[in-house]
Amino acid sequence: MDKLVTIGKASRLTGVSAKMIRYYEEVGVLKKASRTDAGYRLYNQGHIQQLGFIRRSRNLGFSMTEIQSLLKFWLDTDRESRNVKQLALRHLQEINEKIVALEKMREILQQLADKCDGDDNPDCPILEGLAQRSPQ
Amino acid sequence: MDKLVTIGKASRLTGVSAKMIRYYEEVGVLKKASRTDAGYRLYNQGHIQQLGFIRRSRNLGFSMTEIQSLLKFWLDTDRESRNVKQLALRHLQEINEKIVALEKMREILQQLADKCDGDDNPDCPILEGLAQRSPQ
DNA sequence: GTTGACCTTACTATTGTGGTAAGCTTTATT
DNA sequence: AATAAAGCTTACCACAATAGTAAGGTCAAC
Repeated sequence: MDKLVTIGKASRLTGVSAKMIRYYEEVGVLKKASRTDAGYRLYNQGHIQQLGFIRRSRNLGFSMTEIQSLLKFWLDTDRESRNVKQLALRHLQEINEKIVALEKMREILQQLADKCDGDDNPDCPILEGLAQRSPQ
Repeated sequence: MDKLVTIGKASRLTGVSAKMIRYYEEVGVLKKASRTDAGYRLYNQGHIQQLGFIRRSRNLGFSMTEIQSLLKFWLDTDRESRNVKQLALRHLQEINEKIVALEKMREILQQLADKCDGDDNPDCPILEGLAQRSPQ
């Protein structure tokens, strides 16, 4: 029933590189694969699903550690959604903080760039801004 | 005239850790310091200014490599501001791309979190969203 | 029975930062 | 002057997640 695939197939099925699949196993976020006599890793449907879960979590910016927790919640049918939501909201806040920081950078840099002619003249408010002793 | 300071003082003056000052020298973005007979690094006013330049550039998210270029422009009075502005605009675009990516994450994650009660019930749309096969 | 695709482990590198350890130098205190 | 404290040196290791390489074993097809 449970069709087993080697790592290359698993990679193609999930969009996760073979390299990363091995890494996920090594750090314990992906269940260990069984092996053929020759030592080839074999993945079942459960592994494939788990890899999808990991990929989607990574795409949302969760760290390995956070994904570790998410997976534990996922596999535990007795979880309380409170804990999952808490983790998600904490991550959401980190995302927001990163956005705010980047927007600050953008604003300052945009202001400097706006003042710079960007021609063959050496005058450059961008460099002056970076050189000035004071701000920030 | 040119007061020389050891690395600890330079660190306090610029807000850059001694660790990082040595690193900047090692990777070539900070001019090599002179040394006392005992081998202590000595920094002059030029070094201090350069460290400030580096710190402010880092605060705006420029990479070491980009800072390398910025410093070369800064020290070259024959530069064309065109090149500086080009570098800045390229970085600005990277910042924007990061912001866009983070905003996408935020939106998806916020939607999932909104649907999750976050109580002692195990039902959790967040986990379902991460587990479902299909969406990015 | 050889070629080519696929797999294995074990390294290396990345980026920028922090930490540690062992040991030397300088400054401050007694 | 002797000792203690603070400061400096180099040379390591670690992080997080990913990619690359090398050397070698395996499997399938021709």
